[in-house]
Amino acid sequence: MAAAPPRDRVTIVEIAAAAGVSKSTVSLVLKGSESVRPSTRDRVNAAIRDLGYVYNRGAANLRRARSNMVGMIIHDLINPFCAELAVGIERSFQAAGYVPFIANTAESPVRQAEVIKLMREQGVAGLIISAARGTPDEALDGLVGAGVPVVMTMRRLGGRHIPVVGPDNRLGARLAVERLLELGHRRIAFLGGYADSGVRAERLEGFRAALANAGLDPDSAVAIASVPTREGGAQALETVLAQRNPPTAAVCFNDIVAFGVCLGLRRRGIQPGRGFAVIGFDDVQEALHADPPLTTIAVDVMGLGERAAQTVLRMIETGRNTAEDHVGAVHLAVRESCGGIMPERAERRA
Amino acid sequence: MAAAPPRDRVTIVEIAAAAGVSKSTVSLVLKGSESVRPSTRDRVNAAIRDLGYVYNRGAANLRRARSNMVGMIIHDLINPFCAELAVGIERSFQAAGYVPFIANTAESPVRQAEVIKLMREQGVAGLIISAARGTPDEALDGLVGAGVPVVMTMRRLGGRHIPVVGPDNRLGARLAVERLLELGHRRIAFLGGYADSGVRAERLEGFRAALANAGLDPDSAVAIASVPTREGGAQALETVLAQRNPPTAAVCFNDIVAFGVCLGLRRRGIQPGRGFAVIGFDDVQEALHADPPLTTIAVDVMGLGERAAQTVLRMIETGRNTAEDHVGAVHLAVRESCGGIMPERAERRA
DNA sequence: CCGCGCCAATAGAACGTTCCAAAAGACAGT
DNA sequence: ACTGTCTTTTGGAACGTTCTATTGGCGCGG
Repeated sequence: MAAAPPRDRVTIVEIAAAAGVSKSTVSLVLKGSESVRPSTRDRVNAAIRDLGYVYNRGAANLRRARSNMVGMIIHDLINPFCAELAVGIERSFQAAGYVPFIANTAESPVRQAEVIKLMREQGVAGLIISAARGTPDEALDGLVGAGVPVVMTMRRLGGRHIPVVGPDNRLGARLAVERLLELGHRRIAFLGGYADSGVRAERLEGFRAALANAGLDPDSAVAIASVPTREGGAQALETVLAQRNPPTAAVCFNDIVAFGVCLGLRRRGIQPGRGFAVIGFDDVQEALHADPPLTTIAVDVMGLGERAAQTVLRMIETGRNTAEDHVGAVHLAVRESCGGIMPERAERRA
Repeated sequence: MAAAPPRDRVTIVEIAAAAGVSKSTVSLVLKGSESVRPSTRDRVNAAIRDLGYVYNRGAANLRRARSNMVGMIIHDLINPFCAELAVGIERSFQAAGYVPFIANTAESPVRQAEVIKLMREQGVAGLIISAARGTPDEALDGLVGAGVPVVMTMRRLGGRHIPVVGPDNRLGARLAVERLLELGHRRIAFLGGYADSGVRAERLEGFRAALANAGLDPDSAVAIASVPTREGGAQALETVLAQRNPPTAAVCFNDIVAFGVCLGLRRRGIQPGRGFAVIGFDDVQEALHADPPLTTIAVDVMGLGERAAQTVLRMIETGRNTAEDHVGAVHLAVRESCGGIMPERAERRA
């Protein structure tokens, strides 16, 4: 059990020697070519097993001038939504025989630039990126200019024609509002999310459109930006409850914010879904097990991840470095945080 | 802004030609050698910029017979604890100039075996692995035998001498129990975690030791295994509350289970920290923002991740493929879920 | 017995770096 | 001018694959 000395890698030529064939033949066997006689194939495979050969992908990639690596750059891996997305993407790539490469930028454009550079040097065949906040429009020009297929998820980059895979933010927000209207709510707030976020802009747009459709004045509806965290959600709630004539319901930027809002409500002794209706966005796994279970817009994260991966794979295989955007379906997952028809305490302040 | 044709990579020799030097000199410049005259260096750098050269790490690794890639295999990236760990590890590797490679196995030993194979083929310089449940003891023999530095996190593999970095599970559980004893609890349960989990065994050991220390019979204390999820926690709680003379407090396998236990308590109308004390393990970010904020054993995940990375890096640099285990410090983070001194309703059933 | 086609196997040149050994320059001392 | 020392630059052989073109062997029809 002593540490084995780091003996150097056994290569294809040593296999060849052991099996009494040429390295070309070994290469053929390795890629499962039809044109090698079964008896030789077996001999080679035996040698491979006996000598403990391990394939050197680096060398292969060098020669073939294309690689089996694909990159995925995630802006915040600790965010469960992003983690689920990453896992969905990874699964598709693995299944397709590519080696995915996850990197986390923690919302830092600087780190992101480093990571992009590294991936390019590593020779990725394609890239999926969920861009960090504040990413400059030209961040991906090098990669795209070199013909590397790139797909963005969730967030769009201004001015460039890079395909985007994301949920239908406008529709989702509309569905949420319509539900609340149905329940009798008339004063509905939009809570959370960075003010400069594109995703938030889309969701807010759907939110306002739904209000306008119902004959309400969208401009009078309050929208409070915040960091998209639990604390941010709780704070946004405080702000909004301090107003005179406060709302009775909120559509939240995402589930995390919604959790914060619920937390804030309970701190004030209000039961989410009874005194105040809350709807989230994303349907992270946790939403189902929260207390109360969170009504939210389900977006099928894993599905989006898989779709993004498929898009990149098709771009790689066809050689085209462009593709259509994909707007994923969404639906309202009704749970308890939005309550039943017009809870009695909802108008407690009216 | 039309898509640029995928013109082939510009290489070191084209830079050399453009700058009027040999490719050796360009290579020297690339690695910042002292012995190249500043004027030539500038000329080369100018050419690099002008031609848009990008370094080919694959080729470099091939020649140098060592790579700058390191792997990290995580058993469940969607688990926030693991995600935080991954991020900590990644950060250290990046800072050290290595390219980390995250892979998620989703607790599948099969997937894990594929991933390990892939990483070997890719030529990782080192590996950190948080092994999937049910990993066979010999899963890493190939890698270790080939002299690749491997460090395990959290989980240990039987029989092999692979360094492990993890928190002090025994001490953590002991601290939790001692706190509960101090608060007056006498019937304390251990809830959650797979029955065959090594980590659970250690935590349970500390749990029992603390009870024994206090003169209580550790064997009479109830320990219920479960899947380590919210549902698992809620179920374990149900089981334990159904017993006659049920416990008044629980130490949970981890925070996620603890959240489930709190959820279960609330469903029964019991306020965690008042009617029943709950202590978690890990201190994931969410614990602080839960309702009520979760008392838990804080383990400094990011710190553990960084430590694991440092260990691998040292192994890589020294060429030794062995290192000492690291048992990370833990401390009790007191919040509301464990309540104050002996809540009045705790003995409601006695 | 020749030429043809087919199958199985092979030689050897790539791929883009690094690095060793050695060449070329520069300068000083004799 | 020659030697020696130091600095700067260079040629060319690796690294472990893939792939194109080619060889050798064999069976078969003429």
